[in-house]
Amino acid sequence: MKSPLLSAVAAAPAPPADPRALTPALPDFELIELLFFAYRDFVGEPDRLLERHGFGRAHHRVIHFINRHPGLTVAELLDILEITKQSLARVLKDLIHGDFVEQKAGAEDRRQRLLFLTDKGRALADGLATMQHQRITRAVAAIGSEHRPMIARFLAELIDKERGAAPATAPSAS
Amino acid sequence: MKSPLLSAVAAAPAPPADPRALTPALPDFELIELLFFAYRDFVGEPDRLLERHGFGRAHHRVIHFINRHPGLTVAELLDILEITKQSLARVLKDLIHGDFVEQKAGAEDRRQRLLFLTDKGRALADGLATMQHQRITRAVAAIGSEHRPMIARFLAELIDKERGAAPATAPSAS
DNA sequence: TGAAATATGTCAACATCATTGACGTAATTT
DNA sequence: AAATTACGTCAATGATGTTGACATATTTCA
Repeated sequence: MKSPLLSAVAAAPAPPADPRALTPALPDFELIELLFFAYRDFVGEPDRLLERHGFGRAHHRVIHFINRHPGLTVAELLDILEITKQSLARVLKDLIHGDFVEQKAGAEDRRQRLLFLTDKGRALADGLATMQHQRITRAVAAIGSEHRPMIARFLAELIDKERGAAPATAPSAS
Repeated sequence: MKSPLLSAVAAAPAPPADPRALTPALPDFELIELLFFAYRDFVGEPDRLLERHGFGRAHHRVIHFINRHPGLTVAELLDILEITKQSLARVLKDLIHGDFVEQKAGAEDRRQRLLFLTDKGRALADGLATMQHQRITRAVAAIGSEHRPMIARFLAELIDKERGAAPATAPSAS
């Protein structure tokens, strides 16, 4: 058997990029499936590193965003991840007990718990980011790095726009 | 507050695309985060349609691949999804009981259970695919559809290559 | 033909990550 | 002083994944 389905993701006959079709004749199965497989492998590699610490993807996301925005508050993290307080609490507790993350009371508003990575946490964050960076770098190199901005644009366009702060009045600067 | 972190995914100073750096100076956080947010919204919209039937993402994936490859066997589906028999069994049972999927014994090998979508299943599959197709179409249009092949190439390069049938001897036809 | 391998289904037990809703405490704002 | 905010926590639940074992029907092979 050896499933020939795996190799050829979808050598489909290129979906009709016909802007006139109201009901698209054929969905773009190729990109739909490529996104599925690409994302799976993109997060799958870090998963194996996280396993060694007994962590999962949820821990990865928390570590990533604290690394990116040191001093992040719990509320901000909840907004970014779009999960519930309870979901975050468990993961955050693991990371704090394992000495990957530390909390400091806010200077201005002492109710806030500002989140920071410890050295240990930063090391893990770097390891995870490096894996994903290298995978992306290989892929960007394959298409030519001059095309990287288009990849970014394409991905940005996939994201829901009405979400986030969206003051509705201010059409957003940029 | 309104978290200004959400709008600007990562207007990072463009990671050094320096091929000489062994240890990349700075990870490509922009693309890393765009992939995270893009994928979340890409599957999030179908999620809301699936909810109405009491289904989740796992059901989506099964419906998708049966739609793409009618007559697929259970073993092939397991290979594609890379999950365990037990995980698939639960989801498949839901879909069969709900009359979205039907099984037929293989003509040659009667041990096999060939999987097909019912009309109801095909309708759901079409609805889900249309959502994702339209989202992709919008994004492709934004960068110019002549650049679609590069998107496909980029995503394909993110995928693990050593996986799949890979007979090691036969260098694969293509 | 009889034994081994294959394709599938199923059971039990468990882990991770998500949910909702409620409640408590400390700090800030009104 | 009262209301709101930021955070922590408890209980219960659900979806999805895991491992390992075992049963059944069918096909293949020696």
